[in-house]
Amino acid sequence: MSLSTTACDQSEAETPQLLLKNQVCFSLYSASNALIRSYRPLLSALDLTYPQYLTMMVIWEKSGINVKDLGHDLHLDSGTLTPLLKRLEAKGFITRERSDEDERVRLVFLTTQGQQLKSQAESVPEAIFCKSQLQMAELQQLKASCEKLLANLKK
Amino acid sequence: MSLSTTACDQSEAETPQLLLKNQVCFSLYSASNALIRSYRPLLSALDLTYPQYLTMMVIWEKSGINVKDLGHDLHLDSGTLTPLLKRLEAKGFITRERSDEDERVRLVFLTTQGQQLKSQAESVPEAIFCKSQLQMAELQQLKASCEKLLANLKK
DNA sequence: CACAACTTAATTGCGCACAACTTAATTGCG
DNA sequence: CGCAATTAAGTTGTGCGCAATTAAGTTGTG
Repeated sequence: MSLSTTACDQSEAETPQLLLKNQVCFSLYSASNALIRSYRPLLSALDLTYPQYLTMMVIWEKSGINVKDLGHDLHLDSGTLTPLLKRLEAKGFITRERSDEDERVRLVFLTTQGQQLKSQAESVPEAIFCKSQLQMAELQQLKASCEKLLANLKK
Repeated sequence: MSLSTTACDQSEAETPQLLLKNQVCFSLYSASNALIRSYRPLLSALDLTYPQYLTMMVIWEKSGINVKDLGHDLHLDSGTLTPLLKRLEAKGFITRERSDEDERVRLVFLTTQGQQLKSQAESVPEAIFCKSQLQMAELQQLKASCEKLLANLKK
């Protein structure tokens, strides 16, 4: 038997670990959703979703990358990437070509229009930084903690 | 004209803000996805998804809550919650009843089976804490930063 | 009381995430 | 060489998240 308050007490439960307000993951999930939501008006002006924007970042840096390596960088699989890349191709930002050396491999190249998109996207990071209303140091610490957590979960 | 390195340099770009590795939001998004992925094997044993698990937490605490208040607590809208609640009802964990005072309002009640689910879920938080391999203090700091960011973005 | 304004929930449609599976090409081992 | 094992990408199906819209009930004002 427990020494806690009555069984009718719903708010300060015998199992505080099962209260929403005590969940780290819920905070992470809510903050991630909210931040992606904040990107939406900025990105829809560029005709991009947030995952498409992340994907374009990799392609801006590494035009000619294949789907596997793209998935490694983004932590996403082909089930997510294949339809996403088809949409980016339909918008004219990339082309998807089969490798000559290995016919299984699909290479993703930046188009001229995709290159132009990059200059339009240059104002986005600063705009998001303002919306966050956090100090750069706090954001960097948040980023470092997320990266550490991600690395631990991958092991 | 820029004083930076050649135009062919793809890795250390003239626009470091547009590099994936410099994105706080990408870290947050990847960590959130990875953490939810870590919950999956634990929760599928309970026949729950992660958003369903969060929703059950609120209902364990506040049986009889309506959809609007549930949405407020979870930062989700009826477009997400209505089908999710129907699935929880189909599994027998909750019932969905119209309010007598206001026919627009839908109240969500815990069933006996839903109550039993709670005791099965009690081992989940500890299991996730172990998987994270982070100190409690670091997790709490991460949680606090996420909550601050969320609050700033809501303003 | 009538009726416009508002509120609550549900519906529709799109784009992820991801598990499970399939297809097609390549590699490696006997 | 032959063929099993492996690999890369694509396909299918489910469940979110969310914007936009709709349906139905309630409230407030003249």
